[in-house]
Amino acid sequence: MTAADVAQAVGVSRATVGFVLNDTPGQTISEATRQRVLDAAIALGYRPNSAARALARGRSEIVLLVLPDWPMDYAHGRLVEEFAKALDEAGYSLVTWSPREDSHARPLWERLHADLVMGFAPFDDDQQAGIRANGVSKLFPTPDQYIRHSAHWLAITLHLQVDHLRERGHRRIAYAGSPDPRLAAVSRDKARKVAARAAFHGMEFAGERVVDVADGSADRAVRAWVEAGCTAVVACNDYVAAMVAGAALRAGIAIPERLAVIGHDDSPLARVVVPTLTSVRIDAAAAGREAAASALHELGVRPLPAEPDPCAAVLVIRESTGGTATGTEVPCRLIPHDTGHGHAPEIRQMSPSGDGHGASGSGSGGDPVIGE
Amino acid sequence: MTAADVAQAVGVSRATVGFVLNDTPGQTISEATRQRVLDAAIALGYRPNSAARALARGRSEIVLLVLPDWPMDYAHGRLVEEFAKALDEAGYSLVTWSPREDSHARPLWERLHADLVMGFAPFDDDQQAGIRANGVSKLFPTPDQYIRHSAHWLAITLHLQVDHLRERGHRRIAYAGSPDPRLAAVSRDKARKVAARAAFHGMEFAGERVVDVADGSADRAVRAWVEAGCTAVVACNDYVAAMVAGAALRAGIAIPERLAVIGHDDSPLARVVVPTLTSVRIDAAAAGREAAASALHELGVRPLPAEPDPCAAVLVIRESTGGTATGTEVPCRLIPHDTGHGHAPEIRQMSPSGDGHGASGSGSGGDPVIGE
DNA sequence: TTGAAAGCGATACCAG
DNA sequence: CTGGTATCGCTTTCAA
Repeated sequence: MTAADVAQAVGVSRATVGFVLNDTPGQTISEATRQRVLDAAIALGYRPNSAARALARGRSEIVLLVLPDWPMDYAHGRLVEEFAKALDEAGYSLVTWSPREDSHARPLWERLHADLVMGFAPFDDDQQAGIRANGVSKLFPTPDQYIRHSAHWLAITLHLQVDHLRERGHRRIAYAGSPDPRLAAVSRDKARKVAARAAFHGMEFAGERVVDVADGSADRAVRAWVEAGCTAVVACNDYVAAMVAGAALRAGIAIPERLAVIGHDDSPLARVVVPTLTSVRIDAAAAGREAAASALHELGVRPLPAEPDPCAAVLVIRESTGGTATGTEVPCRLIPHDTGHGHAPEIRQMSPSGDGHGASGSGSGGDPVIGE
Repeated sequence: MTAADVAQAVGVSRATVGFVLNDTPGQTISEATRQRVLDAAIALGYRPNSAARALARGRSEIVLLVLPDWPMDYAHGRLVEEFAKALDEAGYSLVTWSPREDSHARPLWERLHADLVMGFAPFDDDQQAGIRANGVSKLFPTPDQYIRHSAHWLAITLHLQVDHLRERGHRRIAYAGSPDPRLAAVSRDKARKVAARAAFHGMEFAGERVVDVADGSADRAVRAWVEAGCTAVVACNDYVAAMVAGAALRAGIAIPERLAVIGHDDSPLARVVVPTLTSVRIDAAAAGREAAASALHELGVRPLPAEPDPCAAVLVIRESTGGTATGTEVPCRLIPHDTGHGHAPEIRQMSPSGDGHGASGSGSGGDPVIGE
């Protein structure tokens, strides 16, 4: 079924068919033939050949999002969903792809011809060359854009974790890292940022320990932390937090009285385990929308808003740090402002919603972000 | 950077460039020009235009996998990973896509030109028409292939759940469904199969209840089940199982003594919660490989093996039904054989591995699958 | 108001 | 051994 078939069926040229089917502006087609073409197209079940269309127009209306090789957490999944939705509304399709490092086949961006290739992590030079070489493909994010969109939010949530423990009166904390080898690097990075924030508050930081439920390292870690006088643990994510809480439970260490735990991501898991987990999350939907705004700007669809939306983060206080089972949400807003040497986000806690258990006024305005 | 540019740089025709770059058989190019072309291509950073290539060759070496609209569980994720890997090894790229039901944009298979479109659920007629109309795209699965690949495994794992409870001596069981509205249909379907299996064993089935931790329905369900004399609950998935276990814990109902719980999927969650959850899983890697075998057959790359691999399922017995915290794995094999009216899978339990807590010999050979 | 024709960039057939 | 050239299906400019 080609456009030529439709043209022949109607008795017009294939150019006319193209004009009608694409609503080409600046052309005047009589309403009669217009309808005949439309009807014939439907009757024949005509669909334009996407490869030919992409070749002729030079664009495919596809955005390729390259996923990181580490397992995505819940918030990232939500972000991608919202991103896809916003792109869809603008007429673009989002394709997600996880590159395989052990693959010698050509990367997807060399066989897909996307209009735009985005990634969670910056692309290295080889990749950039491959992407750029492929026709009209545009590349995003550039490193600084990446930082603007992701590292800030990460810093915010890590600060929220530490600040919350500080407010609860903890003076000596530790960091629980993920056993997943692919998360090792990002986990370590988080630990550094947490250490810096703890130092800023004058808290003692007892270092990072990778915990796993399979090899008993969680049990050992919990015992070691308590012996070392730690009263609270910042976990890499909710899974790790659950492992810590579970190990403590089995060791007879009361949570949160003797050891408080705070997770990261506010995944569904945090609500279903016993005790329920205090956690932090970003507004994934807003993040996805802002990513879409950047993408659509890059595609030349709309201009980029001058000011990015202030990104919202939320602290959810549940049982693992002394809150209620259902939890209390404490929304925070980041007001980005440039201090000359990097970004110094100001965290402003807003009035807590829920049952009033929320902490108030972390008041860390204007302090520098350490370790970035 | 087009092939013409490379040709000009080297001083040959673009046909020659094409022959060299594609290793076209049946052509004899002198090693000298061959090298010059190759060098020039690298020096100029030439990458073939994927749209043009797809148009000319009629195929893109891309397989499109349409994801279901319900949230995928852990095993499905593993399956997709393995599927992608197997395709990659055959030189194909896997693109996954989640259609948006509220989208009026054209579906991805109409703008991507995949060689093959697969889905987790069968496509409806409109979708099939759209996919078929799009060039050489092939369609998979057809409904019966779909059943062969997925429904069997589902039935197996559900049987494993019920059989295990039966062996533990439970006579009256209930089903805990997921609160996720997108899972409602599949959850109900599972409940029916569980009911049938329970009836086969002469067990009483107390019906399905949707449980959620947010609205207190989990607490109510647990209480109701205990009052109704149920001693065990089959959960739709591990999340639901965790909610049931948590609610029981909070209500002071001992697990597994007064209420046993068995999950589905054997996700990481099952290992981290307290108590750890008994669960069932399929060999997702094998499933992914078989899906890839089907796909590659459909693509004409290799013939399909006459007999599908016997699919393996595993029961992991953990604390929530009386096992140990780390769990005991009981592998099972499905030997498919047709009895004339539908498939009647025989489940053969193999000798348990681990600490010997495993049940032995469910011996349900040859019994009919009810409710399919 | 419609149609002819020139690309888009690569593949592959058939001469030379 | 190498180089024209038709083809893939659609878009788009220009002429009729």
